[in-house]
Amino acid sequence: MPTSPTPRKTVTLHDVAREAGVSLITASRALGNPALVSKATIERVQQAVAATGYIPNLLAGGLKSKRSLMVAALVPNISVAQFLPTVQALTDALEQAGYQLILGQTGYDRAREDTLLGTMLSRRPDALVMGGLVASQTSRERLRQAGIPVVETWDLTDHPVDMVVGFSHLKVGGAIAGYFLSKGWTRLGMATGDDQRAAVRREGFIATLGRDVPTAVVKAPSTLEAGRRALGELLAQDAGLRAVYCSSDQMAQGVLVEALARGLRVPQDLAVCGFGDADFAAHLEPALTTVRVDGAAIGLKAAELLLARCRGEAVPQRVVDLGFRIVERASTAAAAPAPG
Amino acid sequence: MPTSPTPRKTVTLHDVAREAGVSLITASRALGNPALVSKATIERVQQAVAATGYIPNLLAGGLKSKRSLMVAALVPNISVAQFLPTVQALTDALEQAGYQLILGQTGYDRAREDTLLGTMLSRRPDALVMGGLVASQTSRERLRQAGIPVVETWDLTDHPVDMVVGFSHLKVGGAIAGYFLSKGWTRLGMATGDDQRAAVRREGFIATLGRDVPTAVVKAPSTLEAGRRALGELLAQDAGLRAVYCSSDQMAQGVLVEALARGLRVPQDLAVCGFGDADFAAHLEPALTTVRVDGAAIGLKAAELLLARCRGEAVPQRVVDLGFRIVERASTAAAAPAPG
DNA sequence: CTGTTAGCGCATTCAG
DNA sequence: CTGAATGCGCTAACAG
Repeated sequence: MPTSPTPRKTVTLHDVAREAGVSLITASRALGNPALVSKATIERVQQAVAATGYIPNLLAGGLKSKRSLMVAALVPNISVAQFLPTVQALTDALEQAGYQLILGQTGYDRAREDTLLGTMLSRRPDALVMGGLVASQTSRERLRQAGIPVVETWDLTDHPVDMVVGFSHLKVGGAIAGYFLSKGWTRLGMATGDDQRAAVRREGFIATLGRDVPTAVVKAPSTLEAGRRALGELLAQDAGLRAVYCSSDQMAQGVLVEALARGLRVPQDLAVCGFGDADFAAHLEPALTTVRVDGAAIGLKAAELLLARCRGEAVPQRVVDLGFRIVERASTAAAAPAPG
Repeated sequence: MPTSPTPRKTVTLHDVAREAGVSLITASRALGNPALVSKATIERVQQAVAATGYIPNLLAGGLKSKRSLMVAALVPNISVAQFLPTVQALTDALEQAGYQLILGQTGYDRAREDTLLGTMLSRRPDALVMGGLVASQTSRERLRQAGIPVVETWDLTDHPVDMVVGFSHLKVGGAIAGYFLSKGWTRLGMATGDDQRAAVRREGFIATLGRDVPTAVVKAPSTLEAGRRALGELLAQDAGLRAVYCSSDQMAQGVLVEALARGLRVPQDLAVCGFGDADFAAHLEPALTTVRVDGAAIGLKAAELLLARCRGEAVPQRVVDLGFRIVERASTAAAAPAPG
């Protein structure tokens, strides 16, 4: 007869307590609040846990304590490479604090965002992170009612649902236009995704430039392939195109490849600027000029804010601008043509 | 005085029932099992839900019903692009069935896998998906004890913890070596990641080839940059290198870029083969020969199996081989050198 | 079709 | 430092 018969029914804290010879609540405290329990008792409880193979039930714990130790994250689509470092940093930081992430994809669809938010909230997450801003008014209202910390990310607004960590896409667009202007380029084009944030960058670009430029809008996801097609479209609109801004590094890479295939030299014939500073951007040939946004930092900061609020601390700054930076590399290294 | 005073305390099903003038359980059934309730009643309950702004509490529901409607997913790292389509397909399929995904990252660390599994199981997921095979023996044991459906993915084994959906990495390696041989190439090299699955592909390659080849092993993540460095290392080992197999398309892309930078023509001077058939592979210049693995299909199949088991159905086939396919493109289009 | 009764497993009161 | 009672919000059983 084996010494530790495999328990068939699920082991509860009750069993652990019995095994350790203490009361239920003492066992509970030994595991969840050891400061209140004597060392010897903790020891015995831990042994009992090992002996019984006890696994806590956070559903039960959460029901009573009103802390689920879960954070909901809604992103448009996980495959959008942009959000990946954010989600990863978030997952890591939260895990260290004992929280887990429940992931949902809104698919850029407002109705789905509403539905999904509902199911997420039914899990009683202690906090929620959005990739982007909350688009639907209904959802904004519901989130406020829910009374949990909410961090919107990858964007900026003066009126977040609760908190926001990101940067100004309008300024990004403006900065790129300014950079292009400073180079003396005038035959500009844009290859841009169809999402809201890309559209705002386009706005900023146009505003600073003072006029519109040939634009190829591609449906999500904005891939290398889309970039190749986009350059074709742009050249059809303006065969003398001199510089292109792309709303993602993936697309910029496509533009690079397509340019090469067409015998255009980058940057001598065509300058290319991307967005996001993906891991490969610095290592392309030519290396890609792009806009660096620290996605991991966004995730980390979001986690910090959420955790602080979950601990009951006040967060002084509800709008955090993490900024961006144009990283100049070889793909825009050409000097402007001599004037006159 | 507003007609619908904002409820400050959280609304429970009790409130809904009162508002609808029915008993608690009837309200519960109207929402969760409408087949058992009259149409008129359902109607009234739904109105009450809307009026009160009720959001169900799945923690409570799960505690009682022993169905959390959550599925835990453990991946080595979300940023590993390979798993993305799988996670996405999984999330989608599960969401449609009313399940949500809790995501965890093991970081390729066995100890962390164990810890994480513990916290995951405390949430009482109805099922669990692993990216890869469960590495730790402790974890395998615990999963068996947990008694929930488990799907391991992206690999194959005769002894899954429960179910497995993937393909044989050994065969992949063998197939690529066979393909290279059929081209008549002999000066071969390999740029490979340091994870288990990549190592097995290498094994298969070597086995079929019958001898070892110059190899550059890069630490995860296997990026474009790593590919560039790897080609440098390989050329240092064999300046007359004729063909390279890379354990990811990202790395293969790096090899392409580095070859270009060194004035090597692909495929005339150097043939390149990747792995994964990433979205960009077909659109590189030259287009990348690679091994197609349908990551989304893996996620979908995993969801199917899990959901079937959650519905109590038996799953006849616990080992599902979704196979792979070498997709020949321009990067290996060169003919073998004439013999003699 | 509807209602009553009895917990799910744990953590928060309160008392010692 | 430890314990006894109480109920978190909901649903599975049974009864009507």
